[in-house]
Amino acid sequence: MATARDVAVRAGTSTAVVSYVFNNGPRNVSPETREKVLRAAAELNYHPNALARALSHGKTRSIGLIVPDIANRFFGELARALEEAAAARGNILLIGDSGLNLQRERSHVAAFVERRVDSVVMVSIADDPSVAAFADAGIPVVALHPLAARDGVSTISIDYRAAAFAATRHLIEHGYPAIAMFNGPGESAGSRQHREGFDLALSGESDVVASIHNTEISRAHAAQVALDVLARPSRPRAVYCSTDEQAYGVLFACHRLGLRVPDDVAVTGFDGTEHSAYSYPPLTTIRQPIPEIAERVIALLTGDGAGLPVYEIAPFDLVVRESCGHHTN
Amino acid sequence: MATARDVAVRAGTSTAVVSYVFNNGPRNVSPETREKVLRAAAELNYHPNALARALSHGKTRSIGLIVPDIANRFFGELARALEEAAAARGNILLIGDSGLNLQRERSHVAAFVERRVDSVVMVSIADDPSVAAFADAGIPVVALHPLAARDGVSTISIDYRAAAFAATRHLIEHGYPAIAMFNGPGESAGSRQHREGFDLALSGESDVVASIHNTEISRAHAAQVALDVLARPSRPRAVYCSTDEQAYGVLFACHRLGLRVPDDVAVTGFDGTEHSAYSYPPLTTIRQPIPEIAERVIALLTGDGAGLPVYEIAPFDLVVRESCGHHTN
DNA sequence: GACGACTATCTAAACGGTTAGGAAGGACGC
DNA sequence: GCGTCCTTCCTAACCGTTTAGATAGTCGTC
Repeated sequence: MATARDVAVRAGTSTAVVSYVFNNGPRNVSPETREKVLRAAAELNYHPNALARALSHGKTRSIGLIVPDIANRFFGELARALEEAAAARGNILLIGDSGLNLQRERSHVAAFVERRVDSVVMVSIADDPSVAAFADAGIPVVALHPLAARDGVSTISIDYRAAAFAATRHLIEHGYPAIAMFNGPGESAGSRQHREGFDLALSGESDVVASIHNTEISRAHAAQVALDVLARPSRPRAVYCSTDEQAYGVLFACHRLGLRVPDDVAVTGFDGTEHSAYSYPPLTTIRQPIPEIAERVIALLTGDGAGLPVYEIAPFDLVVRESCGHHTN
Repeated sequence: MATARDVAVRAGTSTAVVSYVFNNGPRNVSPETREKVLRAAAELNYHPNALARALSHGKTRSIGLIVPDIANRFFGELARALEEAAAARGNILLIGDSGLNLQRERSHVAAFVERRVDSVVMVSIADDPSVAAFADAGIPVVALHPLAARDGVSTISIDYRAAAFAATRHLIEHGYPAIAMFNGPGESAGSRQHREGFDLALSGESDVVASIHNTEISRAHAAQVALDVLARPSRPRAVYCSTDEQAYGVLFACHRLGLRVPDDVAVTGFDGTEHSAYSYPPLTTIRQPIPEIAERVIALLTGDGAGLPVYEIAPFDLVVRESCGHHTN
């Protein structure tokens, strides 16, 4: 692998000039010399070593991403959007899949710190995210999920509470007498906000029966729980799910049990990835503006003001499709 | 951010000793000195700079991954498995989403070369992958898709031709008189192999009507094409899809058109991600052994023999579920 | 023709680690 | 008492860049 020194020797100059050419500065290089350098570099197949560069001027142009499950469509769309926004600014994305495991999350945090990522985007399930380690290292972090305490950590996310409220109200307005909630594991601030929105929507609706079920954020586990819950005689007439994945699991259970959706059971999801339009039946859901959030996060982190904490609320949409009992043409 | 020098000063030693302590070698350190170093490091919150380390001994402990679409469940599961295998060996994964765009793919290749990733795992749609650039840079690559010409590039994948054959034969054995193929874009070696397997399975079956439809690997586009194809009076009785995503698009179209699956139209998918068990109806598909492939790739790339090209064929399963017309209990 | 202003380039010191070479000191054998 | 061997540690070169400081050459000016 050719180095700047090799190029310099072949072009009959110094490494400084090679650097000036490849960075367009900070000093001028005469057109002839530039030409010689570029030719030599091409002949040697020279690619500047980004590590050395980073070591020298302190920016790695890399951004860490920590998500609970990269195979989950929501995080997949998020990663895709983040990657694109990062690449557009010459940055690459390092991924860390925590698998909902706090230990793995921590080890990714350590790996990112050692690799000196310029900043980190993180979606943690834990309420106490390992964010402190980044703060100690002076690495800016933006969390895309609600945090229990802000603690100076930047946050960009939709208002989960308001969104849960909107979806639940929508079900209530259909007149369903019994509504179940399939919430996440429940220890996180996110689950808490889902719960708050759900409860708030039901407050004062004394004739609506509510039940809460905590499941993992996976199709498989939600399906398993739903197969139980929906087989009971007292089964709910509608189900609010805190993620689309759980909703798909509930849909699966309905089909398996011979229950029609929405005629026997209405279902709403949450996240609104592209796939929610293609389920059977198409899913009513809360759509998060993933591309906009991703763009905003990366702009923030690669911009100047990456230091100061920011708390932003992104807008959401209630996307009404057939799974909730609405007629769509 | 503390450096080894800071730690050395505080511990009253030299940077060499700090290095010996953190690497357990290559020289001995007395227990007392080691203790002093560790204490000083803890007090200063020292994290060795992986860039400097990499620069010094030439290994970045990072692996690049290039996929067409990280939000696609198949690539998501793949990335997850690769990330886990890589992390288990102290490596991190850099992701590059090419979005089926050759230009973006090339720019990721360049970024990976400059960052001196130790190796690359790549799934390209292009037949001429930008693999040559890695070869020039002396970076080992493993392609997880079929290549037109091997050209010394390592490959690990299932036998697409054989798998396509198996799935198609399965449909034929149901006695369906008209079978459609939803293949990928068609320029790639992968699509070609799907096609070959499909054709081979049908050769000699003169009373079966076959038709070929090329779509993008997306639910949306496959659905759009299927809405057209399945609305025709001469609609196929069964559909072989070259990816699960396309199969989901076909299922969507069936539901939209009021066609029952499998009674009116049978459908098979390809890839066999976990979600294929949860569609309506559950999808008959070819399951690729993603975890095993990922483990094997990473073992290969982080092992010693990362140099020599390897051509491995992984086993696949035909997973029979309801979408193809089989009765499952 | 000496002087300042400017340009193009080179030299060398960082950046933060790793590691070979050598020095200092103690244990041991003779 | 001296050479030998070991252990422990330090010094300094190196990895491949960036960039400030120094230098040399050109030009215009008075």
